[in-house]
Amino acid sequence: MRIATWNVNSLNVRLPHVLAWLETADVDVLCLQELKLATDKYPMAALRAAGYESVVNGQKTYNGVAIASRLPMTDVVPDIPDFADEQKRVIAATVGGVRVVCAYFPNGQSLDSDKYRYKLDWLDAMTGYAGSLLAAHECVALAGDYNIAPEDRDVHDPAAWDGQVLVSPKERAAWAALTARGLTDCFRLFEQPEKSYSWWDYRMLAFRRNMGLRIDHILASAPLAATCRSCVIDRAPRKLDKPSDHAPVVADFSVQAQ
DNA sequence: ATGGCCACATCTTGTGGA
Repeated sequence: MRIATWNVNSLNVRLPHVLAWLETADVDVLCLQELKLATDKYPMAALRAAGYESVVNGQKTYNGVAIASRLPMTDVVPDIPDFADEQKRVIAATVGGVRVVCAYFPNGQSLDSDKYRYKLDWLDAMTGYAGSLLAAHECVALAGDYNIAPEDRDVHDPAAWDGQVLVSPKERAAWAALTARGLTDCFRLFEQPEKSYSWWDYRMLAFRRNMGLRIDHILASAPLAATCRSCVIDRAPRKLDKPSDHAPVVADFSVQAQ
């Protein structure tokens, strides 16, 4: 089973890229973040014509997530249960025996911002949710835009980013707490190219200069991670006209759909 | 040159992203 995650930064704008990418990417499940559209504006028919059914937790203007799958989805749960949040950032569904959670983690803006406090609270809630997911399901995939670069090697210029949001010690501690629950970063299961990133600023010719961060991740429970055959970042869509600032990440698991 | 872009709503300027 091939599972992908992609922050598309407006599905209205990026739908052509998504459809074109699905034609060649051969993914079974695509987790989408930053739809920036309400659930009733989701292009359900276009995805269906491409062979994918969707479950959507949308919101006008900001946030919004969806899972598009060419395998049947069941037990759809939006949001983080028992965490009051106006922002639509999470949706989960079971696909082929895998509990897939699509998440758009908060950005945090800056360390002195209320949004940073919200991010830390949200991370705490997500860690609790991950614990309950792992207790209930053998195979769990938590895929999305984490807005955390876990290590300095995930940052093009660690000195320049020191003390900034996305790399701060508290965010990395939250990442450690989350992974300590029993989730593995699929990307680091394999030897990877130096300077592998999933996001590049639109400014400063950042993509061309590979001034990026690796903040989009697919984490898997141990039984699922044990079946992971590859995990790659596909930079091709970032080279298109009017690209998302994020590239998709794809993990290939040898689990048989059940 | 400590900023440069992009998407959205609104209203052609402000907010948010990362």
